[in-house]
Parts: sequence; structure tokens; C-alpha cells
Amino acid sequence: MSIVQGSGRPTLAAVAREAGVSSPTVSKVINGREDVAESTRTKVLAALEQLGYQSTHQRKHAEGRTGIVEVVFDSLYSAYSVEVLNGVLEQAASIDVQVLVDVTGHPAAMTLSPERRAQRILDEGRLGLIVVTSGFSTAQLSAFRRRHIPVVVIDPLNPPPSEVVSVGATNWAGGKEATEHLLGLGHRRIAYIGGPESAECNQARLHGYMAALMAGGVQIRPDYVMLDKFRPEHGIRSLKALMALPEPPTAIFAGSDSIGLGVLAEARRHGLRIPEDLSVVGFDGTYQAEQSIPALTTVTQPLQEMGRAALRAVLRLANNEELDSRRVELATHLVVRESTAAPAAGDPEPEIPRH
Amino acid sequence: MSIVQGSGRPTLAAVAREAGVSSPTVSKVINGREDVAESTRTKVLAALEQLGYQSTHQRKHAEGRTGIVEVVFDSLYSAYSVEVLNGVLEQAASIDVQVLVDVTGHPAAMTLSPERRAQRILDEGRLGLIVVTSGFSTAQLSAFRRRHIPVVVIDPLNPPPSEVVSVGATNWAGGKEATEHLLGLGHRRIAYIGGPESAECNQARLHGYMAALMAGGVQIRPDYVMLDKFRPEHGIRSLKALMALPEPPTAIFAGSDSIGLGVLAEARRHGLRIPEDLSVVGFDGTYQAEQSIPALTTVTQPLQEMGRAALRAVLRLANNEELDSRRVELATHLVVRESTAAPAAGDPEPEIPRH
DNA sequence: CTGAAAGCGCTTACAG
DNA sequence: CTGAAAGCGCTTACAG
Repeated sequence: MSIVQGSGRPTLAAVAREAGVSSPTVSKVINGREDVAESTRTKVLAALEQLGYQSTHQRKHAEGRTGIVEVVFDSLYSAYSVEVLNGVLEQAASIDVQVLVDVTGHPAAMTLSPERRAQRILDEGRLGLIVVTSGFSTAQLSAFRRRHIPVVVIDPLNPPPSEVVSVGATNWAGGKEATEHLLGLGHRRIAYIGGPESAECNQARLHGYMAALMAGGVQIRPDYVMLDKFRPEHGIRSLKALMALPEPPTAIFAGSDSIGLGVLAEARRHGLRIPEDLSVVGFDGTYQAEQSIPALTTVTQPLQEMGRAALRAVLRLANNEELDSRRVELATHLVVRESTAAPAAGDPEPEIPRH
Repeated sequence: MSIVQGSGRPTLAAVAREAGVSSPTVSKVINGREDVAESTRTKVLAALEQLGYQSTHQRKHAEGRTGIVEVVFDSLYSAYSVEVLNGVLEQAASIDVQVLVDVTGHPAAMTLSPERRAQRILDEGRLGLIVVTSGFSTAQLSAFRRRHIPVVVIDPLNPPPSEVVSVGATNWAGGKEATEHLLGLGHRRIAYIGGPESAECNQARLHGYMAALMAGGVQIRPDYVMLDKFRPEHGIRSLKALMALPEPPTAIFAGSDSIGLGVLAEARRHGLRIPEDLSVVGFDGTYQAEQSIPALTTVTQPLQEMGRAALRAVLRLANNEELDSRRVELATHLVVRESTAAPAAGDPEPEIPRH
């Protein structure tokens, strides 16, 4: 059980000495042969781990640094994901790194356990991993860190473990700005149709919304806050419900562009004119918001820049360089388009004056 | 110069015998050492090629069949590309193949020569290559074939070399169906705003359009055919030009959804109501056409299915299985939505009766 | 199930 | 610039 400190990288023979067995036995373990006693296998595996043994194949791979970064999405069926991917791809193209795209949310997907995925990423010498919204639990992310695989999370749904690097946007400030815009136009009955209650980014937007209302001296009404998935259907259902209220809102702050587009579609079916009868603000700044008719006022997130920043961070981690910060927040900004205006003049306004 | 038929795969020693040199010399050539006479290097390279020698690393890679397929796009800034990618990803997820996405059209992109790309694909043991619209010239595609890399082209802009497998849609039939739909509604002044003149798919759609007009007894007017990029701006510019004609069209067949959406936007600016004043049909069947207001009538291409079919074909080629056909054409179909209707009744109609 | 011995395929160090 | 010889790291075949 002597600790042999070989001059260079560990060889199979060194592992054999460490484990107190012969080389052929180690060879068998590595190659997954059956004819090895379980106790021996355990000893050998421990020695492999201890010395950090890599097969010739793995070593070649690591030296060659094939330069592949793996990007994991829940799905690519949202403009949000596509824009982030485009940012990653652009950054990758400019520095000759390759991008492997993985989608975990497909019904037919083989669901790889994170441990197996981590193993594959190690075996195949990936430079690192970018995770876009959700996908992995805190425990799963920690598993990657344990194996020293650089991981960067974009806009994490749940707060990631503190040692994981994340890239996001100033969601609180964005939510505040959207709401202030509507207040500034004269709206007082402003509803929030947002994403899942558990999602970090939704909480920040919601609290930005509430902060703006409070600062504006407007009462927060629980019946004006509808939380569910970031999907058009949620916008459709929620607008229906809000319009059925005795005192329907005159403006909607939607927690995502896709929700906002759902609101637009449903408003149209209701015969509501946008922005004359109802103002709508989205969040994300996807091209769909730009191209909708009327064009959607929205809080733009620098999605491409977020993708680029994530790739840069992964590569720095892969090179063991220092990062300025474990958490990057890029600035959002409001883009005013056609879907917002002052409320109808004749609107009965049970106004509380600003104080 | 004896041809040694080793029992199994070629070893370095076999290459040495074939080239009439020693093993160390071959080793040097393989590892790119400088101290080899040029004439010797040439002989050795010939022998390597001849015997199809693979380094241990390459062999490991090939055996392990890491299972990466490379997909090359011009860009991912179009709904078309994204839908194709989603098809590829879905198929890949269901059979545990990984997908590497490459985008060549970015301004900052390192432009890899196809020879270097082919080399990389060989070295890194990719299963094959899917090329989505354009990207490679005929000569470049042939380079891949020469090196026995499975290649499938989706919707080739130019007719690919006959030995390359391609996946497309029934563009001619789709163009004909779109035009017949407009004729059936009573339109006679139908313009075509299509893609690049050189693009195969555009030619097919244009000829489908012309075939329908001829069958309907409607004169083909060259001033009603506008060809340029598959982009919204082309739709905007062309509609402007068409509306300035002494006899503007009452219906537009757009060669892509993105062109169609440009037409919609420009019509709105012009104060034209859709579909009362102008009918518009798109092509592609992207979700943007579905979500536009008014929703765009379009000829749907099974883009996801095309992505799936391409991946299936690449894997069959990689396994040396037979393909049913070198060219797959999947069926398009017309989806009627809100952007088409009968022309305004009062329309002055210099009508030629159908014969 | 284990390991001494032989062997394989490639690389290295160096004499010419 | 080339190759005989030694060597390295791993695997294989087989005796126990």
C-alpha cells in the first residue's frame, strides 16, 4: 500500500503498485472484465481515483482538447432559448470552440442521469457545460463540481449552489422599470401575469413590480397577480380571468414575451384594442415581440450577450483562470413599442394620489 | 513495395513494409516530425492512405463511436433552421446520438475550409454530417464523399452532386397548391415574391406557381414576379413596388413565411386590410406564421420531419446500410388561416374565362 | 480469480 | 535523414 510518487503522470503499473495487485488485474478492471473479485475491483478503483489515472485514449483526448462545450436546454421550442444559443454559437465561432447541443425536455429523450452525463463529459474530454434555465437540481450541479467539470448556469430557475457560476439579467430592475413605465402613462390598475412561483427570475420580476407599485402609491391586489408557466396559454387563460373581474386591469405586465403574445391574442379575441383599451408589456426582448402586431413593448434581456458571457466563463474555468465574480447580472432595458399607451380617458379611476 | 495483407487492421509496421521504410520513420511522419526527407514522407503518406491506417486514438474513437453528428447551418437566425434543428435533436434524443451545431454564416466565424473540416470530422470520429441549405459547394460536398464521410443535405440551394443524399420537400407541388388556393378564391392578379433565382427550392415553387396560373388560364406577368433573399425586407420592398404598379395584385404568394411576414407588416403600413384588401400566402409553416396577426395562410413543410429523416439517413450511411433513395421528398400541405379571402367584390376584373 | 511471462504496437535515443 | 535496438505501457494467454 506504498504511495508511489511516479515522476510524471500515473501509469497502469503505478496504479497496480498502489492497489497492491498486478498490472494485468488493473487492466481487467479498466476494461470492465467480469473475472475480477469484487474486493479487488474496489481496491483498484480506489487507486485509480486516488492517482487520477487516465487511459491513453483519455489522455490523447485531453491533450488534443477537442474544444467541445456542451450546452443543455430544456427545449429549443422557445425564442428565448434560441437567442441564448445564438449568442453561444457566435462566441464559439469567433474562438474556434465547438458546441454540442443537448435537449433534455423531449418526451422521447433518453434521460441520462447527471452522474452518467458527468462521466460522459469527463470521458470525452469536454471543456465544460452550460446549463440554460433549469435542467439540473442543486445536487446534480454539485456532482459536476465534484468532478471538476466547469459548469455555468444561465438564468437558473432555482438558486444554484454557491460554488456554481451563473449568468442572469437584472430581473428585479427590469420588473420595476416595466411597471414604472405603465404608471408613468397613468395606469393604476396593473396586473402581473408571470412565470412559475418557484422560479428565481419570476420572483425578482414580481418584486420589482411590487416595488414600483408601492413607490407609486398603488395598492397591490392579489387578484391581479397570476403565476404559472412561461407560455402563451397562461397569458390567454389569465387575461380571460382578469377581464371577468368586477374591476379589470387597464394594463398587463407579462413576465415573458410568450405570455405577452398570448395576452395580445386573447385581447384581440375579446375585441379589446391594444393599446387603446389595454396596455401590455412583455419581458425578454425576443424577435417575436418585435414582429408581433402590434409590436410588443418589452423589457429586453441581453440574451445573446448572456450566451456569450456564459461561454467565456466556461472557458476561463476550463483554463483555471480567475473569474471576477461567481454571478454575472447583465442589464435589462425597456423598449417601448406599440402595445402601451395612456389608459382611456373616461376610465373610472378610484385614485389614491401619490404621496 | 510488396502488398502485405495483414490479418486484421493495418499496423504501423505494415505501413512501414508497404512504404519500404522502417517503423520509426512511419512513426515520425504520423507525428508530424520535421526530420523526414520529403520523398520519404510522400511514400509513407501514400502507404498510410493505401492501407487506411488509423492511429490507436482514432481507432478507439471509431470503436467507441462517440456518436456525434455534426449539423452545419448558415445561421440559426431563422425559424426555418430552428425547426429543422428541433427535428434533428428530437430524433437524436430518442436514439442517444449527440448533435454538434456549427454555424458558418456568422461574420466573426473562423471560416474553416471544407478540407480542414473534413479532416477534423475524420480525426474526431464524427458519425456524419448534415448540411442545412447551402453552406457547401458541389466540389466541397464531393470532398466529404471522397473521404467516406456520410453527408446528407437538407433542402439544397444548388443541386447536390448525384452521389450525395438529400432531403427536401415537394416544393413544386406546394407552389402549385398555394396558387390554386388563391385562384380558387377568385383572385386573378397574383404576384410571387420569392427567394433567390438560383435556389432550387425557389425555382420549384415559382414553376408550381406558373403551372397553376397557366392551368387556370391566367396570363403570367413578369412584373408580378420578384426574386431576392428569403427575408422580411424583401417582402417589404417588393410589396411597395407591386402596389405602385398601375394594376397592383390582389394576392401575394410569398416564397417563405419570413417574406410573407414582411408583406403583412408593409401592407399594414400601407393601410391595406388583410385579407379584405390583399390576400397573402406564405411557405414553410414556421410557428411565426401561426402566431402572426392575422395568422398567415401558408404551405407547411414538414421541417422537423425533414430534420429527423436527415439524421436517420446519416446513421444508415454510417452503418453502411442501404438507403431506399438518394433523394427524399416529403410532402408539403396548405394550411388555410386568416390571411386569405376572396378579392373585394368591386374589383375591376379584366377577366379571361377559364377554358 | 490472480499474476508471471510473453507479446503487441508504438516511441525514443542515438549511431551512422 | 534513417533505422537497429531498447524501451514503454498496455493486453493476452494460460498455469495455478
